[in-house]
Amino acid sequence: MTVSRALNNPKIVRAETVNKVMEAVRATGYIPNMLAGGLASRRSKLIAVVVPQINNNMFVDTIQAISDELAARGYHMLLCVAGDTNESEAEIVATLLSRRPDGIVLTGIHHTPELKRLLLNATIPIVEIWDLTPTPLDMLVGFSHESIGNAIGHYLLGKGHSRFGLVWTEDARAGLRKKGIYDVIQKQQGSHAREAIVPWPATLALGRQGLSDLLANGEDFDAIICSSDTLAQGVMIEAAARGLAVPKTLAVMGFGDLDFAAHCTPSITTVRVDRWKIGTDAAAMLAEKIEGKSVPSPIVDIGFSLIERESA
Amino acid sequence: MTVSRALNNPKIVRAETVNKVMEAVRATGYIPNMLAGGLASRRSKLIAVVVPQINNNMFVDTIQAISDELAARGYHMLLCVAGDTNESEAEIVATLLSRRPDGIVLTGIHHTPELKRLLLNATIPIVEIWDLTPTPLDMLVGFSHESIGNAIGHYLLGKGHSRFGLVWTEDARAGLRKKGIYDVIQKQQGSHAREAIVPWPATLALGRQGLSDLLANGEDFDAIICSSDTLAQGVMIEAAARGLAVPKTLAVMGFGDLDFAAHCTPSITTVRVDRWKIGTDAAAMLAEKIEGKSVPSPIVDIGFSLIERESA
DNA sequence: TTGTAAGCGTTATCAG
DNA sequence: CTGATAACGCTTACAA
Repeated sequence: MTVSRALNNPKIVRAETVNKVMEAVRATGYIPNMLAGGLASRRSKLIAVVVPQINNNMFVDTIQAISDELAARGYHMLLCVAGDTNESEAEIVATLLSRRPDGIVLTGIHHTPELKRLLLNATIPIVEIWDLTPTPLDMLVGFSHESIGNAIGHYLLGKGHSRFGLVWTEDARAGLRKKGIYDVIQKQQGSHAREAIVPWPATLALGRQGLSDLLANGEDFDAIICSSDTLAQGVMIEAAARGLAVPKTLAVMGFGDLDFAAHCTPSITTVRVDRWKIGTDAAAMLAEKIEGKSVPSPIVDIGFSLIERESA
Repeated sequence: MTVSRALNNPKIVRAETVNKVMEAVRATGYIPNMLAGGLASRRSKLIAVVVPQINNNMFVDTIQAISDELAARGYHMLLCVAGDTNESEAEIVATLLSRRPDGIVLTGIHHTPELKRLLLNATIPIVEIWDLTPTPLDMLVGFSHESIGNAIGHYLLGKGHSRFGLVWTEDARAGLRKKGIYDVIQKQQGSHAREAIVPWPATLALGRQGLSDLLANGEDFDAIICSSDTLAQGVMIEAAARGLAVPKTLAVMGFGDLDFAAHCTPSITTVRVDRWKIGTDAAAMLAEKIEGKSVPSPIVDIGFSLIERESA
């Protein structure tokens, strides 16, 4: 017991005793066993993070930020890939719970009813990220995809565009942004939109393909809206190959403000969200709540900004 | 005990009993406690993965592959960021060991002596990745950065280049590739090289900056070699801004074969390594060894291929 | 400031 | 095929 105290809370142990313990630790190569510690204390110092995908330009910065913030606070991160369906997420979280994490980060706000029950039953702090709702399971850090869609719609209508093509992936959150766009442009007389749906995750090749598909029927577009900057860049590459001037003939709009968006030629008009802040805030809120501090605002809308550049 | 068996190895329990157990599990909302299980069985079903950085175009595909392979085999992944110094890695792995992972994936082959001792003492399976050595701590999946450097050097000399500029980050593995390049080009009469060192991780802006720095002294180059495709793209953007024709005036060479490399204009000549295979193999080898199967070849060189495109 | 006893929720082992 | 018992290595709660 004295060793346990010397290691975890040396202040309450006589300095001389602490030294003796440390010496013994060195001499024997002792490594604490957090499985045993977690079992006894019911605190695992483990945070489970569930994302649809790791190698994704969007989530990866958030994951990095979570990891950094957690490490600084003495937690480890259990990272799980859930794919893009609620069912796979539910299955994965169920097994995750057997690790007795002190908290969970979930991507998105849509979960199966069973998962919700499971999670609320477990009574551990939860942060949902990358989306927005007034009724999260527990806490939330994100932004409104519909608002972003609205902003994109207004922006492009304001520029006088009316013949829209969407190059879009079908993941849950992209769907919300699309809805936001349609809500705005369908109110505008004479505007219309066509879609090229591409698989998720997005690549440049899929962007090129998307534009090709849109143009295949001989239809005419004045603005292409993409569900990510990667697709937008692909669209611009295809446009260049076809001799379509961007933005003169064809405006192109992205989402994400990835590194290359500012440096492409033409640079990509897009929507920026602070992906790092999502992670930092989520981790911090979780840690605070775990440690019994009150979290004043459990719902954080980090907002977004539309970045006007050359492509639209 | 019967419950434990019914859950973990139902075959050895009477079907009727298994059903009774499952029913009770459902009725009570029972969730197993793997902390207790791991403590008792000395198997945590946990793999620790240590990378210098998560939000890195190179490692992220490997991490995804590790995660996928581990999930398929019933393991969870503890993901830790170690930065680019051996000291921070040692510190992080030391705390990681207290989770009693069944195996560890380490990025790189250079570790502090204390860490090596710690790891060998722990006698758990280890895979080092993203580098090559005949003497890994345990197992290894990677490739030779020096060989890649050699290949780049030979390729560019073969194209008749002799005035080299390097836009380079200073991480450990990039340093090896640089050495490989110098070993080749310094043997060539009349060739010379200058370097622009940029911080890690690489961005397009740093690539642009790198080329600007190289050109600042009025020196003349016929080939720019970059430690990553991202830098190469940045260099090409800067070259375009300065009216330097790529590859006519200036050849540009990257590393990684990231998605955009094939789609840039001009497309980027680069070196491809199978980042996914590194992860899949590493996870598979670890799992096999943990489960007592023999791993016939503990050192896997996944090789590389130089992809000739337009930029060089 | 340090020590004692009990227990955290599993699994290994052996017995039936 | 099922059950009893004793760990696993720590922390809580209380005592000294």
